[in-house]
Amino acid sequence: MTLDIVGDRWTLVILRDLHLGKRRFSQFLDSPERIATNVLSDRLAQMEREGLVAKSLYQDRPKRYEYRLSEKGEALLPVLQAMSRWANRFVPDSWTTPPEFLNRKTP
Amino acid sequence: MTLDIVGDRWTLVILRDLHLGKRRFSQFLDSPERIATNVLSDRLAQMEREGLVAKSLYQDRPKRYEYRLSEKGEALLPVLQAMSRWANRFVPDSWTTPPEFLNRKTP
DNA sequence: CGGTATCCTATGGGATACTG
DNA sequence: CAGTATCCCATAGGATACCG
Repeated sequence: MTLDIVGDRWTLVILRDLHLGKRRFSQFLDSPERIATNVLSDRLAQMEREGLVAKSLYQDRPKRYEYRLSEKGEALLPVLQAMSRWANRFVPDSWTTPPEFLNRKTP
Repeated sequence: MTLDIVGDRWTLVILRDLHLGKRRFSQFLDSPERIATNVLSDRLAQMEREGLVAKSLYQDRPKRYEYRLSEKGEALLPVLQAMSRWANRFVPDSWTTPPEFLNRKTP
């Protein structure tokens, strides 16, 4: 199961984006990795089932949700930070790693 | 590129195994995730091209190699440790994490 | 905007056979 | 044992259209 999460590129991208503060569907779509809408939809649902992500209604009609990390999802931050540090050292252009991300305190 | 490495389940499995000290082709095959031979072969070649893994001849005829992590590959250990810590906390059965792995010192 | 549905193809990867 | 090669199918996921 851990492998299904960390070993999936789109899940990683979504996790990173959520840590960066993105929450709405279209905001994920703006990320440089260009995830397809159906894939995004699919992964968000999966991640919700896995308890990594929770969504909350922020508008009634039509229904609109925003997504945030659960504690379980938050706890993956160290994995992403480790990735970022590695990427900064070995392939600086390969992974979006703003400083405020690296400097985030692990809960 | 970082995503192609960390976001690929088989690459992660191989990295973990190499950190655990496995080196020979068939030893990888014994891992619980049951990688297929063609996939293993493919990933090892990929990882070699990416500079994560180096192989050295340990027997001449027929040619036999063993694999080890380069410095660049070694440097991914923190990612795997972060995964392991997360897995131990949230899904204890999902990822092979012997204590000596977690306790390894990052170079 | 915030999604869901459908279509369609590339390819990942399992099974298996084969070679040195 | 240590791989390489082939076959073959499922499915991931890109493109696109569509709906509330």
